[in-house]
Order: sequence, then structure tokens, then C-alpha cells
Amino acid sequence: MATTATTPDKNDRLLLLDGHSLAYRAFFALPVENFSTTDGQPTNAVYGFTSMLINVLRDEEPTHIAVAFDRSEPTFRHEQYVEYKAGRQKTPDEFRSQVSLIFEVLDALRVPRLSVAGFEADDIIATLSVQATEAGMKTLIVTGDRDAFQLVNDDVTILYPVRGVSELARMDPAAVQAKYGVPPERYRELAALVGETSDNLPGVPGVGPKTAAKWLTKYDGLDALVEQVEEIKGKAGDNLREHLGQVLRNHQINKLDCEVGLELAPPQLSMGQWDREEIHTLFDSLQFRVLRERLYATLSPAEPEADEGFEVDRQRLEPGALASWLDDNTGPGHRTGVALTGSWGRGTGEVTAIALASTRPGESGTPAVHLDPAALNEDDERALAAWLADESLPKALHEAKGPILALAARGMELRGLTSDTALAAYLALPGQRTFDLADLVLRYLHRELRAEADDSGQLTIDGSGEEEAADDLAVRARAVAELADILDQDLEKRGATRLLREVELPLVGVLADMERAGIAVDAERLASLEATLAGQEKEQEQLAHAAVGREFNLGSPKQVQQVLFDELGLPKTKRTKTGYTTDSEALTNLAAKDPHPVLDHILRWREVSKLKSIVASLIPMADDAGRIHTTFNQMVAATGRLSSTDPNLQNIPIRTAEGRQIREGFVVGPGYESLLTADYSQIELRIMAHLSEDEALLEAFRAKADFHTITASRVFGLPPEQIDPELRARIKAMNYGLAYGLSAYGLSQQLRISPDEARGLMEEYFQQFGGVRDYLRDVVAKARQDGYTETILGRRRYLPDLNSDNRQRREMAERMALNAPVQGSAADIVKVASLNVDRALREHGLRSRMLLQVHDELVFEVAAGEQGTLESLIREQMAGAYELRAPLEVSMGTGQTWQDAAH
DNA sequence: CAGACGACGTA
DNA sequence: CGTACGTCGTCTGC
Repeated sequence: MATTATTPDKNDRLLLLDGHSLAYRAFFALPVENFSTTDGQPTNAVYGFTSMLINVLRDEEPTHIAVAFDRSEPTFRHEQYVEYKAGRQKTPDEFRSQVSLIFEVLDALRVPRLSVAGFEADDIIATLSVQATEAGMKTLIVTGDRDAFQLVNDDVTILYPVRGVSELARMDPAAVQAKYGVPPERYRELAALVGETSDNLPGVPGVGPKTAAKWLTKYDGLDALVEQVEEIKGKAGDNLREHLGQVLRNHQINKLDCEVGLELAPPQLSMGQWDREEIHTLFDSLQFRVLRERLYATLSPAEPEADEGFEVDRQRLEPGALASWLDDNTGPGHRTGVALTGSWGRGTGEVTAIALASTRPGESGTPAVHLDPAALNEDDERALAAWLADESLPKALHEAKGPILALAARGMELRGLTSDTALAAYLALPGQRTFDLADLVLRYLHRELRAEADDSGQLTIDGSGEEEAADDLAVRARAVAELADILDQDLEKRGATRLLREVELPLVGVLADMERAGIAVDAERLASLEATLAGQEKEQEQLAHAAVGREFNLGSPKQVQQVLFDELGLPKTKRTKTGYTTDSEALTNLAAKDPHPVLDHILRWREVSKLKSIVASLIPMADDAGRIHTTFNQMVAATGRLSSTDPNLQNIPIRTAEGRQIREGFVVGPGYESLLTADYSQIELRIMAHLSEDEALLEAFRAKADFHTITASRVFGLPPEQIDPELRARIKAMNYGLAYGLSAYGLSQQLRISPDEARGLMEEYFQQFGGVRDYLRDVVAKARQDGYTETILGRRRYLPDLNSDNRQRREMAERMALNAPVQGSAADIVKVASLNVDRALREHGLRSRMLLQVHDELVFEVAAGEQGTLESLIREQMAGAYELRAPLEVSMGTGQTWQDAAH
């Protein structure tokens, strides 16, 4: 909170907001269906309030600010009038849960918020506006409460929301006069006559603002009006006389208190500098993407001590001088920052510039060079390549994988990477969306990502922009080097040093190799599959249209809803944000109860159209050699898994026969003998057994027989041979559901049994596997205590919501806490296995190579004559990646296509 | 034309 | 009212 008092200035502008009244307006103006996070937290009030706040900050540029809130305690007005605000509807729960979120937003923005027991927000605002005027400041009040109009004068203006939350009417004395026919100082009197329904203050019947204004003007105020009340004619006059007591009471109650005792006076409310990091985290959790952009676009965040940039002494080298520069300025003892520009993706790339920044201080800033790889002479090129490839020379990059691919495309290798600052930041803050270098530099180094202003101004002499770009890149290189050091320390504190050095960093190169290799596809096969699927899609579309009797777009859930629920009158399904779901589960249920041919055609159409679109998207992805190169992302999944994009090769269909045909389109490439897939059997369950140390579960894994059958036999107390597929399926669902935080209700839905039955099943299960229950309970409790969960390799996931007072958010976080150690440990193991296999391939001098990683599966291309060696090598490395109490098991298969290699 | 949404593919 | 992802097509609002 900003508490520094500054000497008032005549240009000081104090902005005061009425928190509750604005949030309440927003709550009713914005439909909650459109403003909720994916986990169901309503955000319409926070969104509307924050949006309004940002707009006002942008448009009014206040120097001082505060937000006042009502308190739930009764106020002095209730003492004067017990019926005050009686009959108001209870505030909806969806609103109340948002007030603390608004507090969080304000705290992150460093906006002081004030509330005082026994007073309303308006009284606080009134007090501050009077004090501000005395201090010579101008005041701007944003409120949805008209009572505040009494505060308007030449120094105090009100912004009053009209129509929703995006438009504010500027109420100065002239505007109040124009709108109500009385000056602001008479507004209270007018309000007393007219009444205020929302405060349960009835006015004089038949007297609206027009009559009231006429009277007040004619008699020059309420006092005079009361004195001469007998003169007023007509029905309105009778009513006034009859309700005079009420009017006087209203007048007394709607007076705002200007002498509330406050801890802070206007000069202490100066705008604080807001916290970029907090806002990032908060807006992430509120899923305010657009709003965050707007905030960053309109306001500059706090940049504590950020006036400094980086002092970099960029040196111009004569041709042929690179080797000696590298010799002088880099070495095994200190890390060099490396930054590149260019483009990369799909397993390749191009470098347009490279900057190297030493961490050894020079005479005027740290020495750096900027190189155009295309313009280097032979000696320099050789020197650069040798330097980059030298393992003993430590280097730091930010997001190294792309540059590694781009360098590889020029035949250069990068070794000696001792930090990737993006990767390090990901391990420190795995929930973060982006790891922008400028953000990290500000957050960790409290510096701006720019060059230190130079006295001579030589950095900005050239207007071409080329020099600036070179300086920028040199500064980035320098910043990366410094950031790497700080992040090393941060990771040390978080116990993630080895995870970075021994797992994530070496994995970068392995992933780059996989991306570069790509996987071959049979273009003709895919094309003919697409044609077949397209034909079926068309056919199902026609059948669906015929079944309904009109054409509609099957790809539009909205139109499907209209057809099913409005036109065919089928029973409504589960609600979604915008209507009723038409997902396959719901339609399948519908078809079972209320059969209609269109349902089957829709389901079938969805199936083939999904497959068709996958195939169609793959075809143009193949390069000239007929190979598809995905991009593996190492920094998106909060649990530590990889993800695959452009195309996503981790979600190629496998469940249905048609889906598997797509896998037949992925084939062994020329020069190789076959594809080999190797996957871990039940890795997550083995991890559960390991972590829980449940003796019964561990025993089930040692038994070597079918795991689900063994566990089922224990739960049902039957010999394994009496476990029919139905019983096995139930326990299998139970086994897998555990690590997701499955509820009895969820289990009952999945197995289509009653919730009671499901509950019984869970109890039976835990009777046998009590260690699992204890583990699951403890893991959440520990995470609540520590604030994070941990995997077997110490990878953390931070879950602040475990202590949320919002039940939905809290329970969501609990399920994440259950799942993260299991899913994350599996990811750890697969990463270690990938590294070890890669290393072993090299050591054995094999030509076979790793192509893909699909969470618990690795896909290889087998070189001629290597299959036997390769299989035993893979089995050894994968099974030995980590010693679990329930030993890892690997199953493998080979074939000409990805499908044939399944097992 | 970008972003939200519903739906659905994988582990 | 089960975790983690990415992509597609449609629809909406700028």
C-alpha cells in the first residue's frame, strides 16, 4: 500500500471509487455465463470492476487513489432508521465470492482500499473528498450511488456509470443542475423528497424529480419549503404534508458523513507502483487475458530500480579477429551469454544474428560482440563453430532449442549449455504461461532490458536501426548471462538444481534431435484415407439432414442444440455456459433412452469429421523428404510433461479401428528397417504404489499377472479366475481414477452404477489398499502446508488455491495436488529414460534414432541390423531409469508403421 | 480478424 | 462432481 506522503500540488488529482456499488453494477451488467473461469469461479463483477478501473486510470491519470468499501456491520443509519436498506435481496453468493478477488486485484495494483466499521463507502469518500479539497487537490469520484451527487462542486466531479460499466457520465455542478434541475448542494433535498427505493427510503407519493426540483427552486430549499408547506396546493401538496416526517428523516439519513476517522489522508494515497508479477499470477488465475493486455498497454507497471539498463561494451571486430576476442573474453571459468535472432520451428531454422556477452567486466561495461553469421570470413566462422561446440566453455541461452536447430541447420553444434533461463524459470514457476526474457529480467534483476544510456550518445547515432538491433541483441545476451546466475541461486533454494542440470538442460538437445529427425509419413495412404473419411462424412451429413427433414450445420453445437432440443423436443442434457451439451456422452445417453436416427448420424459424423480433419492437417506438414517434424514444448505443462504442437503428434488417434488407420500412415523412413515403440506398463500406478508404499499394491505388481485382475480379486475376495471382465473393468476404473482425485459420484457416472454402489466399491478398495488412502490424504495435507507438491526428482508444482476459501477452487487444487506427483514423476522418469537411451545409442555407436515421446511411450526408427541390440538397450535404459518399489516394466513392438509397431 | 467456446483426440 | 495437454470449426464482437 502506498503510504508515502507527498506535498500536495495543485495538479494532484485524487480518484475515489466506491468498490461495492461499482462491483455490484458490473455483476448485473455482465452475464455471469460469459465471465467465469474454466473451473467455475464467476468473475463478472471482478472483470467489470477491474475493466472500469483500468479505463479510469488511463483516461484520468490520477496522482492519488483509493477504493472505499462498505462493511457488513450496521451503520449509524441503521440506528437512526431500523428499516434502512431493509427488504434488499440478500447478495448472491456468486457476487460475494468475488469481493475478495477484487481485494486481490487492488492489492496487486497497490491501490489502497479503505473501510470503516459503522460507515458506508460513501461516507469515507465524502470525508476524503472534503480533505482533498482542503489540501488543494481535485477529486474524481466513481460511484454507482447517486447519494454522492451532494459532494459535487468545482473541485469534486463524479463519474457515474450509465448503461452497464463501459460508459461513465461526468457529473460536475452544471451536469447535476442540468439533469436534476437543482445544484449539487440541493441534491440531498431532492433525494429526500423523491425517496430512494434501494435504501428503503420512500419519498412523497406522486412527487418525482421534476416536482421536487420545482418546489426547491421556487422556495429556495427544503427548510423554506417546510416552513411554507401549507401553501402547496393539490394532491402533491397534501401528500407532502402527510409525509413530511419521512422527508425530514430521509434528508437526515442521506447526509454523508464527512468526518469519518481514517488512517490515511489524501496526500498519503499516492499511486503506488504495481507489481507486474502479482498481476501476472492473479490475472492468469482469473483468466483475464484481454484485460491484462489492456492493463499493460495503458499503464506501465512498477519498475523498481528499473531505470538502469545493462552496461554493454559492444566491440567491433576486424575480420579474422573473433578467435582472439573469444580467447580474451570467454573461458571455462565464467559463463557467456548468447542471444540469437532468426527463425526456427518444424525441426529446422535460420540464424540471422548472434550476440555473445562476456560476464567478465571490462573497462566500460562488459565486452560483447554482435555477429552476422552470413558475413563471417572462413576463420571467424571456424572460430565461432569451435567455440560453440566446446563443451568446456559454459554458455547461457534463453529458450535454447530453437537456436540449436537453427545452428544445426548451418552445421554448427552447441555444447556447454549450463543454463537456459526460460527452462530455469519454468522449474521455478511451473504454472506460469510465458517466460518472456524482459519480464524475467525485471522480476529477478529489477532492470530494464535495454542498454544503459551512454554519455557520448554513440549508441543512438546511427538512424538505420541496424546498430540499435545489434545493441539490443548484445544487451539480451548480457541479461541472459546475469539472469542465469540469479536463477541458479533461486533453483538451489527450491532444490531444483539437479533437475535442471541433469535432466531438463540435456533434454533440450535430445528434443532438438527428435524434432530434426521427424517421422516419415506415407502421403498416398493418408490421402486415400482422407478421401474415404470425407466420403463417410458427406454420407452421414446427408443421413442426418434427411432424419431431421432439413439441412443444418453438424459442426455447429448451437445448431445441433436447436435441432435436438427445440425442433425434435428431445430431453435437455447437462447445461453448458451457453446452452445444453451435445457432447458424445450426452448424445449416447440420449440415444439409449430416446432413440432418434439423427443422434447416431451426428455421433458418427463427429467421429469421421474429426479423423478427417486430423489426416487433412497432417498431409501438408510433410517436408520434401516426406517427414513430419513436430515441436516439443518443454515449458508448458505444469506437471512437467512435454507437449507437442504443430502438429501435435501426442494425440494421434488409437482407440478406434479407423483412428488406428492414421497410425498406419506413419511409417519407417528410407534407410531404416522398421519403427519400434517402447512403452511403460502402468507407470502411473506403479508410481502410486511406490509413493504410497502400500504393501498390497506393491504385492499386486510383483505378482506379474494382470494387475487389474489381481487388485479386483483382492477387493472382491474372489480368486483371480472368477474375476469377470465387468469386475475387472470396475477396478481398472478405480485404479486409474485414484490419481485424478476421482469422486464416488464420478466413478458412478463412469461405470453407470449408483453413487451408493460406487461409494461401497471405493470403501472395499480402501479396505484392501489402505496405504493408498493414507497417501492421498497426506499428499494433499502436505501440499497445503508447503504450498506445493513434489515429484520423485523434486519437481514442484505450486498450488496456492489449496487454501482458497472458495470451495470449487480449493477442491480443484486438491485434485491437482493428488495428480501432480504421479503424473509429474512419470514425466521425470520418461525424461530420464529418453536421456539415458540417447546416451546409450551414442555410446554403442548405433544409427537407430529416437523420433517421438508420447508421455509413457518412446518411438524409434531402427537402422538395419540393429533391432536386437536396440531392444535390449532400450529395455535396460527405460526399466533402469528409476528404481521404484514397484519395478518399471517396458513393453515393445516393431513394424513397418506406427500401428504395426503397437503391441 | 482475434478470441471464446464446445467438442474431442491422446496419455 | 477425474488430471494434463493441443486443435478444429463455429460464432461473436471489435
